[in-house]
Amino acid sequence: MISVLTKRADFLAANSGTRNARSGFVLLTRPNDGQGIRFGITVTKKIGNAVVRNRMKRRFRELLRAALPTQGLPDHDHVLIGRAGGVERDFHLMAEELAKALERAREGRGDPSGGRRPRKGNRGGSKGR
RNA sequence: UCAGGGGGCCUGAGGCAGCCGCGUGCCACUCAUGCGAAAGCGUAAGGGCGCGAGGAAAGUCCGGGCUCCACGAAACAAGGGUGGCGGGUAACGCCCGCCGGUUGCCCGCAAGGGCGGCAAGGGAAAGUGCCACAGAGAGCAAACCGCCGAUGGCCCUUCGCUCGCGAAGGGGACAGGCAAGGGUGAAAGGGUGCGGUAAGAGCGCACCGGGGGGCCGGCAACGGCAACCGCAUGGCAAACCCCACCCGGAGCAAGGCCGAAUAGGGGCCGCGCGCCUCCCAGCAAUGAGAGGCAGGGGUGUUUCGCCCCGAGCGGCCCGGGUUGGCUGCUAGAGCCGCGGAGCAAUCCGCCGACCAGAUGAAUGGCUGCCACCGUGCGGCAGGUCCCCUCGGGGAUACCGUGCACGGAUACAGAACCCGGCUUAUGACGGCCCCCUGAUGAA
RNA sequence: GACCCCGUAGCUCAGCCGGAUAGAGCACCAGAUUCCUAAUCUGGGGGCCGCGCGUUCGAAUCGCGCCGGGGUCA
Repeated sequence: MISVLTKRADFLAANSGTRNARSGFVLLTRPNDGQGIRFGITVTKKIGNAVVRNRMKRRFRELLRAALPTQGLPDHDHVLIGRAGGVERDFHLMAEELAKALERAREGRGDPSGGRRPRKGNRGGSKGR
């Protein structure tokens, strides 16, 4: 059974899971204690106006619909975060990238820094000492 | 009539097919499935059928519907808004028409007229306030340069003389007169011309402008006419303000129902706690129980009937908890077509169709073909031009056509629903108006 | 969905109501002081006042329409 994430708390919890970034999206995966395969999509206002955001979410849903039943991680939450190139990027290319990202997530490997990184524009680094 | 340019309005951004997929409404014939011996009764996961974003869905700038709250009606006050007149409308700050203003072009000697564009256009003789700098003077007008010096002094010359003065001429510019010209300014107390004067001035006259009253026309804004008034009082109200008119407040996160969770709390207010019989306790007041009547609620088309309650119920506020589901939720001041009224906005009548209801939020993904633009190649169905033995041959810049490649495909996503405004974008089309040129007709 | 506030120098803000000079602090530049720097003192530069249209003689200020940013309400 595939269901949709609707709670803000679930999205926040996914931030502590495995993170795999590709050029069109960022994939977060996290075990959810037997809730089945669930997915959610986050597209921020920075990406564009409502038409662009809705279009990106539709394409992501189409990608997940094709990939999750066969390649999805059982009893995990999958969260896709849209990035700037995700609207124009070729659909088949993104399908391959999603398959590879799911493969890495299945092996339990994420991006090198693992969890949350301090953002580049953060002023804390220069102020430290 | 054609071509080019400018402007406005309408339409509204791809189309078709195939495979997979999404939201929603309906459907039990077939398939699937539950009960049943069967007839049959269910179940919407699959399946079938239908529908599925916009002209701005946007900004949230106005006006309504709808819901709740408040309120005796209404008026006044406060606050806010609108502002030529008439019409349209459910209503509006919107739309249409007209009026006055202003501006461009054309006609005309001029006065004036025609066509088009633009604009938030009540009141400045109700009051208050402001008008910097410059300038003499900025709101009781004033007099710097300047003009004059007629009138009254003063000075000079000549003449007369009763030696006091008088007359004529001249000069300076003291008093005084003036506001035409210069200069300052955004603005200097009507404009042009002629007369007039010492110089001037509405001082007088003509025309233009202005004013209050009258007459005529118009529903009105307003316009026209003749006479009168020499003209006395600039601008700003998108400064305060005055006048006229309009507005109760909040908003679908309104409102209603259910569930979960927490508390099983506190305060205030309103309505009610009835009657009879039997039995028990008690000396009694009274209390507990059973039945009936009255009462309340539900079901229900009404009576009847059935069920429940029968001593508490309801409302508001505080405190605490929850951020789930259903409803409101889409058929409408709506849309298509035809006819009629009206200059128009718009209205009336008839006919037809049913046209989104999502909620981490439904329209997507892939493939092919056709459409738009450009480039290249092939004379290549056809046009066009040239030659010609009239069958054809050749050339193709251009109109096309076949193939290949490349490009473009806007602004933008309903969230209770309508009417507007504003802003963004406007491909291909369609209609209308204006200007210019050519041609033809009268 | 409903509503509120703010855009002025590189940064933080005055000035706006009540109209006519665009200002303050920090930062920057130059000079002085010091062996050098910091601090201090003196002087200086830097603004389409978010954008457009309008009212007015005159707009940062008044009116309207946009753009951008921030915030509140179950």
